[in-house]
Amino acid sequence: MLIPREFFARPSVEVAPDLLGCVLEHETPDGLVAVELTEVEAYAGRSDPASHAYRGKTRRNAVMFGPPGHAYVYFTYGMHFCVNMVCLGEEGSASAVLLRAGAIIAGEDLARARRTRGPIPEGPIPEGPIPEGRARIASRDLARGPARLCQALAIDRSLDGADVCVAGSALRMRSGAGNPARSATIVTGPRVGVSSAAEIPWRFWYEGDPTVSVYRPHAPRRPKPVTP
DNA sequence: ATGAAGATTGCCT
DNA sequence: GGCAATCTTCATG
Repeated sequence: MLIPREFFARPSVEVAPDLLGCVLEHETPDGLVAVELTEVEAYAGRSDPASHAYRGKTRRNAVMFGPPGHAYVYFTYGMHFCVNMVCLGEEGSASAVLLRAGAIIAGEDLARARRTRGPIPEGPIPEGPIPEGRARIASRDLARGPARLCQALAIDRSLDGADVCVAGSALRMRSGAGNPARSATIVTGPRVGVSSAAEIPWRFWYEGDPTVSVYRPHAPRRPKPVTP
């Protein structure tokens, strides 16, 4: 069933672990793709140096300052989209939960087509680590990472602000089927790739789940070489 | 106006 | 493990 808006009307640190196991669906003319969430990160907003909302409201992050239960989609690194669920802590706190990874539970073929450049190679899905690109992408890697998740679900800037709490919305969040194998083992750790407040354990994931992304500490890019 | 950094990913050695 | 791709956003002059 659809997640009620009150679910999101709490601090993001409380919402984040509860989102694990929930299912994000996106229905387009091409079909439906659904992802069961296995990894998320909480961002506290105005009080969180790692949050896009830390320095106040801008055009990009405006949705985070709005009502809970909406999607905050942003574009980064010149090529990737990431999606958050807007929550509500203190008034105007602009808190949100970044959806980092999940398992495809519907529309896997469509998700793979979106994640593959060119025609999809034939043959069985390989086991273990495999290269991306021309190779057939393993199921576990289809939404393993925030930008991959968006690519598999075809989430882009046009969905920034989308309400995920109304039936009939192309993008919606529903409660999971209740996978007993996963329900017991939620673990936490530091958030991935953040340059400040890196020690705060606001990343939540299912321990041992193969669809959880690999942890990487923040790595600043080397400066562009000067041209004399 | 300009430039640096970015809640990342995939390919290369 | 290193690094290029690619462009928007934000801070500064």
